[in-house]
Amino acid sequence: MSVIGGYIKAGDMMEARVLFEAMPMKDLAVWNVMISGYVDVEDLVASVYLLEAMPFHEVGTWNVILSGFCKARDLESAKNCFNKMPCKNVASWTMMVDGYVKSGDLNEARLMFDEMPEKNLISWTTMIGGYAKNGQPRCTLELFEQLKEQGIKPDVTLIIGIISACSHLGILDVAESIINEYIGPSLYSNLHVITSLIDMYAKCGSIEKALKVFHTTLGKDLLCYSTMIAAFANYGLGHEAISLFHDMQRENVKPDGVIFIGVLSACNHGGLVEEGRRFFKQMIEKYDVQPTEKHYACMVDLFGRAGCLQEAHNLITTMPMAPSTVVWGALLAACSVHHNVELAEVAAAELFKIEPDNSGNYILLSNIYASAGRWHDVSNARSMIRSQRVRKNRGSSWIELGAVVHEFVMADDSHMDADDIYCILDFLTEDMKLSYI
DNA sequence: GATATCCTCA
Repeated sequence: MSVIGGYIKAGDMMEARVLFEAMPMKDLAVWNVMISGYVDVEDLVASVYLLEAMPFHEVGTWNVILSGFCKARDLESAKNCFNKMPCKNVASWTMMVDGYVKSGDLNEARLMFDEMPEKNLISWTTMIGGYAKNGQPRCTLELFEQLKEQGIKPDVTLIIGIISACSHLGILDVAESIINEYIGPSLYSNLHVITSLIDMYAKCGSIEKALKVFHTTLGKDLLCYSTMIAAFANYGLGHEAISLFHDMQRENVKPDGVIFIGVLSACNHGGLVEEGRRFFKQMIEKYDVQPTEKHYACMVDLFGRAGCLQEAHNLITTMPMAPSTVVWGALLAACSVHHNVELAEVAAAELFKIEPDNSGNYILLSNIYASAGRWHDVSNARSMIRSQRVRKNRGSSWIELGAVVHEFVMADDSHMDADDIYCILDFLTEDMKLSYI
């Protein structure tokens, strides 16, 4: 039995299976070990096969498989499994609720939650936290009220969900009254709670309070620093973020990939191009952190804003992963700000390939053409939308374009001929047209 | 079975 466990820990299911088959007497424990081993290596077919061959009927075993389906985001199989279960407990129900929450189907999660024959604190936390994470703070607080009416006392995990909901809603007052009511001295020593608090204060506009909590915290860990650095970044306080990054290392906390997203975006928001370039290099060479797409997006944006468009484009071409719309979008936006038509065309071409239906890209490109006075190209970009039947997802965009055109025509140095005027007429509102006649 | 940080603004 312990030998089988060893193979399973090492991920060698083949060897474990051979020993398992050779066992003359198999007890419940060894069946469970085998089945959860298969679930861990995501071989759900094998785990179900064993479950069916198993002479025992135990909720725990079914729950292991159920959690496997939920983890794999295969809600249909999970529901099937759930319906077939000879007996269910609170954990089985909660896992289903959690499965729906994680796949973003809050309605289905709530239906399950309401149907539960009995609920415990974990089920409540799952549902409440689910609303919080999926941007439904109102539902979060309503359910929290219901919980209080039932006389259930919230614990740390639940409070974290509530704090997160309040930070999304921007309602510091509600959050603070909850904190006063439930956060006693014991909760203030919990780093999860503290980190959520720092994040909440920062997101709700009170960096002072965030800092106050941060400074009074002993034994700060990586996430604590990470949250504070990201907060500085969002406030445009680049130097403060960087100095905190150095403090962190003095405290022997090792940086990870997420920390660097904070540091790089702090450089970005603070306009610190030189520092950003240096940290990006250091991250890879000194700290051995592999950049993800988010790091690249940050750098492209940083270079783009600073007007180093060529450098931004070069960086994209060196990316080890396929650049997504986020990265190309950052470049296109930067080209718009710095009036670089050539690179804008490159970025736009890539965006058209990846998301041909997004009208925003065509509009941005035609705006760039417009500000360069290239009316024929403007017209072409617009007809691309017509011919490709691109959905217009923002009606106001054409009006913005109209304003760009209007400004251009009004400028004294716009040498437009009749042909140009013809191209732009479409963009103008009736009022604007009248002013040219 | 539930628990905190993470690119961008047109």
